[in-house]
Order: sequence, then structure tokens, then C-alpha cells
Amino acid sequence: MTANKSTTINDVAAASGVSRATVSRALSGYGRISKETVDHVRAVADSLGYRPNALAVAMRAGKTKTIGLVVISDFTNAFFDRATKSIIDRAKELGFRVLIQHSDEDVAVERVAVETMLSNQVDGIILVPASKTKHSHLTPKKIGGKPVVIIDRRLDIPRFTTVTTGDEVAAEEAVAYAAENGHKKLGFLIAVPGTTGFTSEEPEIPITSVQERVDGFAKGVTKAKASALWIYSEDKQEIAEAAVEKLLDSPKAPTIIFTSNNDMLLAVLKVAGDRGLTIGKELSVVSFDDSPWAAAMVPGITVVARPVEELGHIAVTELVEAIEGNTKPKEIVLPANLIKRSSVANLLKSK
Amino acid sequence: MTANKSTTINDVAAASGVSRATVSRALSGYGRISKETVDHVRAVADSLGYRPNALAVAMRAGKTKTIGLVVISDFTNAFFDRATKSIIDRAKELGFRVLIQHSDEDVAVERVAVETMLSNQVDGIILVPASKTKHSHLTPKKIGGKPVVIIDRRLDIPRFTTVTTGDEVAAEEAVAYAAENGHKKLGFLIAVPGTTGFTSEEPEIPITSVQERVDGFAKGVTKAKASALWIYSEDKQEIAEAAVEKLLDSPKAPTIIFTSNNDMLLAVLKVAGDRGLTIGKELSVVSFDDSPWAAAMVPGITVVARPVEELGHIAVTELVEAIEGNTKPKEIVLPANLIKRSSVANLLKSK
DNA sequence: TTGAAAGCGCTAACAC
DNA sequence: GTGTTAGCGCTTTCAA
Repeated sequence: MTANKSTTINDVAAASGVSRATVSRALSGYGRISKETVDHVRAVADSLGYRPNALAVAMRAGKTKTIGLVVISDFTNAFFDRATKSIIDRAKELGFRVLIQHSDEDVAVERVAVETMLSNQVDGIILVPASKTKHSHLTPKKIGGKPVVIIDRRLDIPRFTTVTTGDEVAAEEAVAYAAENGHKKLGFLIAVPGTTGFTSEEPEIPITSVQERVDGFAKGVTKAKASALWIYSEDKQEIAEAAVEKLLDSPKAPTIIFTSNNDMLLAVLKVAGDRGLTIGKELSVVSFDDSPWAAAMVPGITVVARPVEELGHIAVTELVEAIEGNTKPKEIVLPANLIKRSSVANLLKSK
Repeated sequence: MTANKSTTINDVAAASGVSRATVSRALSGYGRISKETVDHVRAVADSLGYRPNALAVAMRAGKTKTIGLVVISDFTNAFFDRATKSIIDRAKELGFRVLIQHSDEDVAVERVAVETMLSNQVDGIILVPASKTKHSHLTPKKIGGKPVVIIDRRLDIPRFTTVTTGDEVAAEEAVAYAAENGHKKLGFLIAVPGTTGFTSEEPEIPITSVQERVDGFAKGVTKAKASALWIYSEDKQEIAEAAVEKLLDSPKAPTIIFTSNNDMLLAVLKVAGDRGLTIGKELSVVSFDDSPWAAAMVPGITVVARPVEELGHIAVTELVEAIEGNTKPKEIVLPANLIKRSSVANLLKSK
């Protein structure tokens, strides 16, 4: 329990009978210094259990080798948990630590999170912005000129490097696939942060990736000359389930429901289960974002899979590049692709 | 692009015509200082966008208000993602930040992670240890007397406060429940880190919570006078699937399979799906750890649910208490409970 | 009520 | 090849 203060460079210097500067040189291996001194100092440092104080180093160097990650919601989300992991892993490869905060899709929280990051002197920030329009906390002055990489969605200004996925095209493809299977009445259950309850009137969608999915879906529907029902829901299980009920009770009830994320998918599965509708037979479903359970379930869920790990990897790489050199903002779009499993019934064959 | 160095207390002092000391007093609100000076300095600080350098504060204060969290594997795990979130949330409430590293169930990685934490001067550490026996990196000297809270599992030494769940009892209960439903041939698919491939010989189990599940299961089987097959697998989808195949092809093939975590559950679902076995009918399953998808699936999966959020909450509370005062190590065990859904067939009724 | 100065642990320019 | 010294940004005695 002797909470001995950790050993500092001074202790090592004293114990090895040289100056602090020499210790520093020996340990960091720079400057002119005799091999014997190096060996001696290192031995002493080891025996003392010396560990450099990263704070002091950072303070001296003016950089922390730390990346701030501000992610919406939590790790319960099948997309962000994987993104977070890949970001941490890639950061580690490049010698960076990651400080994580989540914004819960709330701009006010995001603002504080960014503040916290900056006050902790992160070298750069990776951000999943809660809103495409509300970014007054991201002016160059506010962020002290620190590099920022935006992922998953876009801001309505092109100031930062952005890494997103081609969801519009993928959504359109997914609809085409549904049409090929004979689906003429489609539904789309869309989680929209900021919405209360659910509605079929299109609300403000503050997230560009969601907007893209909606747009791609709409295009696909038009091309396929199909009919469609849109329903925008709060991202909450019970609400989403009620929304699904409404969808299924509608006179133009869809034979297939698209869901904008995994939470919404779960709502569909739940309601279908309660009603005794077999997925892939009486009701079809396609979701955005793959997950281990969507793949392992029976039936396997057809999804628009996005290259999450790659996205995280690239985001870190770009950010570190921006931290270390000077780079221009880029727009990087990775392809999303449809993984066909068994959750879409073939209506043509069965008739 | 003008990467202006962020404004320091010196800038504020200069701009408001007072000394650094006065600025510090005004901003932190301590000591004797006139109200006007306070207002003036605050106004200037605001207009300059001054933000205290957390590094410098931490260095001066000798504490960082940061907790280090070393978690195994990643956030893909239904247990650790929720634990992580609850830890971050609770830490925030108490004014602490969280630095996260994962060990991938590898003691060597864990060791480095702890080093990193300490070199970043975290005030305390929450750890999910990869091994109950290998903790030479956790001696009081090595961790500089910093408080550590162990979660989810135990070490074989009682040095630290530990927050776990009562898995043995819960496992036994779960078996009893299976027996009540007429299951006489049980299987248990257990993920064991460090194992390669799969085996039915009990290997060294370095994780106490897993050991408890195995023990509880065994007790339950004995009590129920049932027969059982154990299979220990690498925590890898394909391997686990092969293990399930083996289990099902055995002459004493179980009617119900217990799985030690969600990944293993997925393997069972996959194989069952491939073989056309309906869960909750031809094959029953019970898993450890609840998840949104296990609840929403059809059939709903019967699980031993552990109070994850509570566990995280308590771990942080205990750690912060230890950081701020001096507390003695405690052993906290939270109850796990069986959530009955539809994945366990009633063999008595159907006959 | 305010300012001057020291020092947290570290590194690097500059002496010797 | 090694030591001295200054200073990163901050808070807090101690003096005034």
C-alpha cells in the first residue's frame, strides 16, 4: 500500500551518478554518449522500474500522440463498435493512443466532447458528427487548427477530410434486387435522431448517410416502378416496433421492409416474430450494416455491408498524415455492397 | 490552416493586464480576488477562446482525472461493449475520462496496455484480466501503488477490489431449467482463450468466470442426473462451428446446447440453420450474456443475463473511491439471472 | 487584492 | 561525452 511516488528521471540520475540530461540521452538513444554510460543508465532505470511520464514528454514536445475519437451513441451499435476497434488498432500501429467520447447523437454533447479532447491536447480528432449543419464548434479557431477527420457522414462544409461509404448507390441496388425478386410494395423504416415517435412525413434528416439511403431507396423505387411506404422513427425499440406495426397494418402493407440500421432491423424481427410472420417467407427484410448475428441467424439477413474496418483504418491513416505533415482535405468514398442471404423471399418463384 | 498555437494562461494574463496567478485565481475561483477582476479576466479568457491545458493541470496536480480501462477482445463482444459504455458514462459523471486499451485475451498485450496506462499517469485502472494466474505486472511496485479494480473475473490473489457475477449459481439454475423441460442430454460449448482448435478434454481455463460456468453446469448435470458433453473451443467462428458439428454428430448428441458466450451461440445458430434444425424445437440452446438480438430473434434466446451496466457502474464508483480515499479491497458479486425465452423446447409436453 | 517565483518531469540547445 | 539550464502551462506558497 506504500503509494510510493513513481520514479522519475531524477531518481535514475541520482542512482546512476549522472545528470538528468545524460539519462534522457541514454534512454532515448540520441546525441553523443558512451556505450558504457548507456548500458549503466539503462540497467539502473530498469532496476528502479523507471517509466517515462508521458504527460511530461507530451508537454515538452507539444504533442501527445493521442487521437480523440468522438463517436455517436455507444458500442452497442454494430457499426460503431467495429469502427472503434479498427480505429484503436490502426492508431496503435502508428504509435497513437485513442481517447474516446460519445455524443449520443446530441450536438451539445458533441461540443463538450470536442472541448474535452482539445483540452487534453489530442493531436487530432476523428468525428462522427451528430449534425451536418451544426458545426460552429469546429471552426479552425475553435479547434486550434488541429486536424479533424469526419467519418460515416458528411458536414455541409468541405473543410475536413471525410471518409464515407456509397450508401445511395447501394440502397438503389438493394431495391433493384428486391424488385427482381418480385417485390412491388416496399417499406423503409428509418431511424432519425431528433425525431420523437414516428411519422411518415419526411423530417429534417441531420445525417447525410441516412439521407443517402433514403434517396437511393427512392430512386430504386422509381426505377422499379414499385410503390413504397416510408416511416421515420425515433431510434428506440418500442417506438420502432410500433412503427413496424403501423407499416404492416397499412392497406398498402409492404412485402419487404428495409431498415436503416440494426436497431430498426431488430424491431422488424421482433414484430414479425410476434405476428408469426416468417422472415424470408411471409415478410422480407434488408438492413444496412452487417453484423455477426445477422449472418448467423436463420434466415440469414440480407444486408448492405459497409467496409467498416477499412473506413476506420483509412480515417486514422489520413488523420495521422495530416498531423504529421500538411495535407489537403479529401473526400474518400468507399463502396458498400449488398450481401444476399435468405431474408428476401422470391415472390416470383413461390407463385 | 493557420495552426495558431492555442492560447495559454499567459496570453490571457497579457490581454487582461494582470499576472498569470491572478488569471488562475479568477478562472478557478479560489483565493482572495475582487469580483471585478474575476469578471474582467473571464471575459477576456472567453473572447480569446482560452481553454486550460489539461496536461499542464494534471502535471501540476499530480493526477489526471483519467481512468485506464483494459478490456479483453473488442467491442464486438456483447458483454464488453455494454460494460465499456457504462464505465465511460459513470466515469463522466464522476469527472473522469477513460483511456481504453484492449488486450485481446493476451497477457503480453495486457502487460503493455497497463504500462501505457501508467505512463499516461492514469489515476487508476479497471482491468479484465486475461489470466487469473499471470499478474506479475500487477505488483504494487509495478503499478506504483495505483488502485486497480478487476471486473468480470477474478485473479488468484485477493489484492484488488473485484466485481464479478454469480455465474456458477446461474449456470446451475439454467441446467435445472433445462432438466425441468425434459432435457437429459446436455452439451456445453465453451470458448477458452489459448486453446487451438477444439477438444473435449478440459484444458487449463485461465478465466474464472468461465470456470464457474463450467462448474455450475457440472453441478446442475449431476443434480439432474443427466448426461453431458463438454467441448472446449478456440474463440473463432469456424472452429466453434466444427465443434458444434462434432457435438451433434456424437452418439450421445445433446438435445440442448449451452454456450459460454455469444460468439459460441452464433456458431450453434449457424450450424443448426445449415442442418435445418429449428431452434427451440429440434435443438435447444441457452447462452451466457444477453444481447438485443438474442432477445429480438425468433425464437428468443434463453440466456443467463448478467447485470453489465451495474457492474461497470460499481467498478468505476469503487475505483474512484479508492483513488480519492483509501479503501480496502472488496469482493463484490452481482447476481446473474436466467431469462427464459423460447429457445428451450419442452420435451415433456411434446411427447 | 495581487504579483513573483518555484516546480511538476522531461528534453534539447548550449556550454565545457 | 557529459553537465547546466531553460522552459512547456499551470497552480500555489510566499511577499508585498
